[in-house]
Order: sequence, then C-alpha cells, then structure tokens
Amino acid sequence: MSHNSQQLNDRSLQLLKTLVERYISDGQPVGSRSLSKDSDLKLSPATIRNVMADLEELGLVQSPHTSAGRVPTVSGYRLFVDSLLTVKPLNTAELTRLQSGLSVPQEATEMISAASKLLADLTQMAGVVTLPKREIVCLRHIEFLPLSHNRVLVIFVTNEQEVHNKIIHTAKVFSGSELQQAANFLNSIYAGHSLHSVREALLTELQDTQAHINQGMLDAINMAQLTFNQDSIKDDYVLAGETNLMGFSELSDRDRLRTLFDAFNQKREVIHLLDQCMKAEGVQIFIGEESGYQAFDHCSLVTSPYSVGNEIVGVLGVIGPTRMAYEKIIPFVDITAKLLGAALNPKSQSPL
Amino acid sequence: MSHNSQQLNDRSLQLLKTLVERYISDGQPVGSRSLSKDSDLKLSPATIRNVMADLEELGLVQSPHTSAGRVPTVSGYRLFVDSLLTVKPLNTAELTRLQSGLSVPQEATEMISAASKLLADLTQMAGVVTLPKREIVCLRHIEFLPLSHNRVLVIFVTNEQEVHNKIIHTAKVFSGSELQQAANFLNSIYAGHSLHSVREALLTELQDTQAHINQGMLDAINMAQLTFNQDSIKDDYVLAGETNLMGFSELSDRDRLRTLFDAFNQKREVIHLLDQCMKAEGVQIFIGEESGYQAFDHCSLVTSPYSVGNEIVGVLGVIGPTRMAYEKIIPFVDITAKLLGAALNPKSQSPL
DNA sequence: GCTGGCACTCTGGGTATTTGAGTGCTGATT
DNA sequence: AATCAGCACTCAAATACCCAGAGTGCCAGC
Repeated sequence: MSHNSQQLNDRSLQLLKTLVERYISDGQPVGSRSLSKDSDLKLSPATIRNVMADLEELGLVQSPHTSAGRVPTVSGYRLFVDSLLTVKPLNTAELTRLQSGLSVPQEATEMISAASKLLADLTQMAGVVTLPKREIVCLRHIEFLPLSHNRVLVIFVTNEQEVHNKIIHTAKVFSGSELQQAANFLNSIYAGHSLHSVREALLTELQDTQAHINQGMLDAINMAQLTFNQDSIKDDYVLAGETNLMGFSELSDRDRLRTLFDAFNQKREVIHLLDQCMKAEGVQIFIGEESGYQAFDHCSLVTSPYSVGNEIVGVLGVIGPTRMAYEKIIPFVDITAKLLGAALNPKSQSPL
Repeated sequence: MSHNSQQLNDRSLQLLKTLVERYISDGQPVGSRSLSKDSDLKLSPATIRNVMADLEELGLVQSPHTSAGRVPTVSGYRLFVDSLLTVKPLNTAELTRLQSGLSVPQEATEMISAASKLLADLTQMAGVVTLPKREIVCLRHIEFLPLSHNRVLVIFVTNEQEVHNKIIHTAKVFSGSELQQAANFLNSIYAGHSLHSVREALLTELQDTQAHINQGMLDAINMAQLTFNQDSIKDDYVLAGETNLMGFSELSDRDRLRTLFDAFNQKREVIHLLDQCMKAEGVQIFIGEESGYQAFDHCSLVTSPYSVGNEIVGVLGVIGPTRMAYEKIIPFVDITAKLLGAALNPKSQSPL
C-alpha cells in the first residue's frame, strides 16, 4: 500500500480522496468536471483527466465504460482507508443511542444481540457480533445426569448464570449416585475457577496424584476431562439487519444476494473471517474481494475485536456494500466494541 | 367455495383445473388455444374463450392485460386446491431421502432442523418446522442456583435430556443450601411426571396440605410455581432454505423480498400463522393474501400439524410462491409431518 | 506543466415500428 | 342452444433508431 502512496504526489492523493468521498456519497461514477469543482485544488478538468489516467494505470480507479466517470477499485478504497480518510466522530444522537442501548444490565447473550441490532440500525447495514469466547469464564456449578447406556448429560454453569449442556460418552456405565458424587467432588474443588485453569489442573491432577485419590474422584476427573477437553463451546455469531443489505443496488442482484445470505446461514465462512479479526489490535477492514470469499466480493466488512478486562473475547462489525461511509463506520465500530466490552465486564455489571 | 364449484358445470371446472396446472407448470398466462389442446375436451379455442369469460366473471381467473392469457386468482387457486386437484404421490427417491433423513436417531432439536432442511431441499422452497410444544414432556431433574439478591437460576431437564433454564425472582432471599433442599424435595416427588401434571399437583398441594408440610417444602413449591407458571417455553420455529425463495421472480422484487425476510426474522407473524394451523386436522393451506399478513401476499403456505403419540405438538410446512405445485407439495408435507412425528416418538427413539 | 478545444464514444431515454399472442364478438352451422 | 370459424382489435415485448448528455483522450498553444 505504501508502495502506491509513495509513488504518487500529494495532488493525486488529494484527488483520489475526493473522488472516493464523492463516489461514496452519491454512487455515481465521478467525472473530471465535478472533481475539479469539488477539490480545493484549482485545476481544470483536463488536468484532472491526466491525473485520472495515472490513477487508472495504477489500478486505483477504473471507469465502467469509455465515457463514464471513474469509480474507485478495491485498491483505491484500500489506499483511501489506510492513509487518506479523515474519520468523522459520531454525533451525539448516535452516541447516546449506543450508550443507552448497551448500558441496561441484562444477560450476556441479550447484550450481544442488542449490540448487533444497534450496529445494524444505526448504520442501516448488517451488524454482526460474535459470542464471546468463554475462556476467561469461571465454573460455577456442574451436574451429571445419566442417560441410556454410557451416555451422560453434563450441565454446567459458567460466569454466574450461563447454562451449557453437553452429552459425553463415558468409558463405563455410571449410576445416578456415582455421578452425583463426582459432581459434588468437582463442585467442591473447582467452583469459582476459570475453565482454563480447571482444564490445566485436571491434567496435572491425573498425572501427579493418581496414587492417593480414590476411584470416585478419578471418575469425576475423567468426566470433567471429557466435558472440557476442547471446543465445548462453539463459535457463533449474532447477525442483525441482513435485510438492510437488500436495499443496496450493488447487492440486490439475485444471485449475489443469494450467495451472500447462504453464507450467512452457513456461518462457516463468516466465522472464519471474523476469527481472523480477533488477532487484529484495532479496527480491521476487508474490502470487496480482499476477504477471499466469493460471497463477500461486493461487500466490505469493518470489524473490531472487543475485550472484557484485558482479554479479547470477541469481534463485532458491520457488513455493507464496498461503497460505504468508512469515515463514519470505522469510528462507529470502534466505539461500539469498547462500549460492549465495558458493558460485558462483570465488575460493571450492575446487580439489577 | 362449494358456492363456486356448484354454480359451475363440470366442463368449466375441468378447464379451470387444466388452466391452473398449466400455469403452475410454466408460469405463463395461458390462452384459449393452448388450453384447447391441453384439455381432453375437444373444444375450439372460441368456446374456451366463452368459458374463460365466465370464470373471469366469477373471479377465478384474470388476465394481466387485454391480450394475454388467463392466470388463476387466489380464489381460483383455492377452488383448485379444495376440489379439483389430483395429488401426486412422492416418488421413491424423495421418500427414501425423507425416511433416511428422519430415521437417524438424534436430539429432538436436530431432528427438527433436519426436517426443515429436508422440506426446503426437496421442494426447493422454504421449509419451516415449529419446535414441539412440550406439554407432554416429563420433568427429569431440577436445580436451583442462587444469583445476586432474590434472583434464582433454575435449571431443569425435561424429556430425558433437554435442558432449559430460567431466572426467577423469589419473594425472599434463599441460601444455596436452602435451594439445594428445595430441589431435592422437588426431584424426589415430581421427577418422572409431566410438566402439566406437576403444575396441577402444585396447585392442589398448595391449597390442601398447607397445614402439614414444613416451610422448606412450601418454598420449594413456590419456586416450582414460579418456574412452571406459564409460557416457560417460548414458541419458536426453525426455518430453512429461505434463500430458495430468492429464485422466484414473483418474490424476487426487492421490497417484497425484504418484507418477507423481515417477517421471518420478526417471527411473530409467522408463529401466529403457524399456530392457527395447529388446530387443523390435516394439511392446511394459505394462499396469497388469505394469510392476512402483507408479507405473505405473494406466498402460499402449506402446513400440517405433527403429533407425537396422539397429541399434536407442532406444525411444519413449506413456504413458496402462490404458483407452486400443490399436488406434489401437499402429500409431501403430509408425509413429512407423519415421519417427523414418528421419529420424535420416544418409544421409537433408538438408544443409540 | 497546465489548459482550452475538439473529436469521439458510450449510455440512457425517448419514439416509432413491427410482431405475435390472445381476446371479444358476430354470424353461420349443427 | 351450444359450438365454432373468422375477423377486427388490443396490447406487450422486441427491435431499431435517434438524440442528448456526460465524459473521455489527445493535441496544440500558453
């Protein structure tokens, strides 16, 4: 990217900037005449045309056909987003809307979907929020119920009040009371600890103290192993306002819309994409084909990870057409991520 | 409806039938010429035209414009569906696909979504299945965990392995051990009974034996009351293949599509509509505006309730354009409902 | 290096024309 | 009285065409 921005002088960049802004605001290919008026530089259309020819050669803009204005390409947008754009702070209406929407204390999942809806409503595009990765979570309570054969229904509560359940297959068949004992044992030892530390503790426990613990405890530990061994909590996300996307002519093509919505339903690709954003420090953007998924070829995705405490636990963002108001959306996503993180922080979670 | 079918002679009905069939199969307004060829009656186009004029007067068909063929109206479809149509049985491929898809033993919710997907895939329209009403369900286990203040997290397991949870607000603040006792009490008495009978038992319990039970039991009963008092399990449905609907030109209009998908997300209207179908004995059909919901003005909905044992527990169906192959869809929905009901029957639920 | 001027290109909208499918009606046939 | 053939008529969709407008590329002069 700096490759591009270095071999261009300020004037060209300035023009690219106003071109992108102009195109974003009214969706028409922008011609040399209007560009000459819009930009502060006092240049004639003819000069602009020369510059445009350069930009086109560099692959930053292109024209739909011979006698139309220019439209930014993906790299054009990219350059714009990376080094040209001037962010516009949220207005107070939006800010208060966000704050009030996310300050009401409620269940975590409600919070998530509220955030998603807010993103969608305020941007008039689609909002997406991943469910928080529950690594940090602490185990509150665990319970085993026998099913038929060697199957056991495990119910465990994390993070004060979130209930999960899972069916595990044990090596041998346990009675109800055996399971009861195992649960009691685990509850007495591990309640209050994070799942992560529980998992670790279990590993060492098995190796070290195998000698002097009884069979019941061993069984309990084995079962806990089965329960927490891996991805017991699946990645998932909450989408809102998908239908907003139907309004955009760039996307309202039948097939595009269909592949897009199919991708939303499939979830796999979207999750993968969002996962990549978890690693990013701040706002991360995929423009058009950059995502690598065909379904999003004509979309842009603006995301930001959100953290509870110091740990990144999820990602949220906005999906819309590549022609979106990045300068507004970027700070918007940024703020929302921060507000959501704060709202999810158990310390600030008011007791109702 | 019989009003219409009685004031028409067989010939007109016959013609209406082939008209609808023809229109369904190729989507073009059908003219007198092709109708004359299609029908077994040996009539000239001119005669057909007279009949058509009659049918139009009765509001059973209409022509998009002066020199186009005729298209069935909603009442035309209705008459067709009610008394004219000859159902086509499923072919073996479809049948085996359904059977194999629904015979694999799995969790109830998996079953439901499998059914929904099958409906969508095999009809190339949208499939919908309501979650079974869990009236018949039996209580397996209940557990109370204290939260802050007077809030209590209730976890209960029904139907062998389905986990539900709910937060209730109790009159006074309970300690963990008090809650434990209450749970023990309830488990010992009510485990194995249906929620319905539990609810009833609780009511009488409170009135009758108030005298000679101790405070702990009273608390337990009160809490159970709070838990089971009403709609603890919300109506919901599983939708599949919505995107199939984007393929139909009748629906692919931007605004229509949007209102339709919004309705799907809202869920409220759809649930209400499906609820009405619970009462019906067999297959129930809404054609176009008949549903009363604007979002479905251009859709038809073919549903059938499904039962576990003798009790109707849910509804499933197919949503598509009014121009759908009713003669195939109707038996299809019918069979699927029966297969799903059978598959959900705990008696036949293999122990894996 | 910038600019005005000019020829050229392409889209989009408007209008006219044709074609084909289909109707309604009328009057003859059975 | 029902059926039908024939005919005039209508309308939508396709085709062709033109025109205006927006915009470009390039050239030559400042």
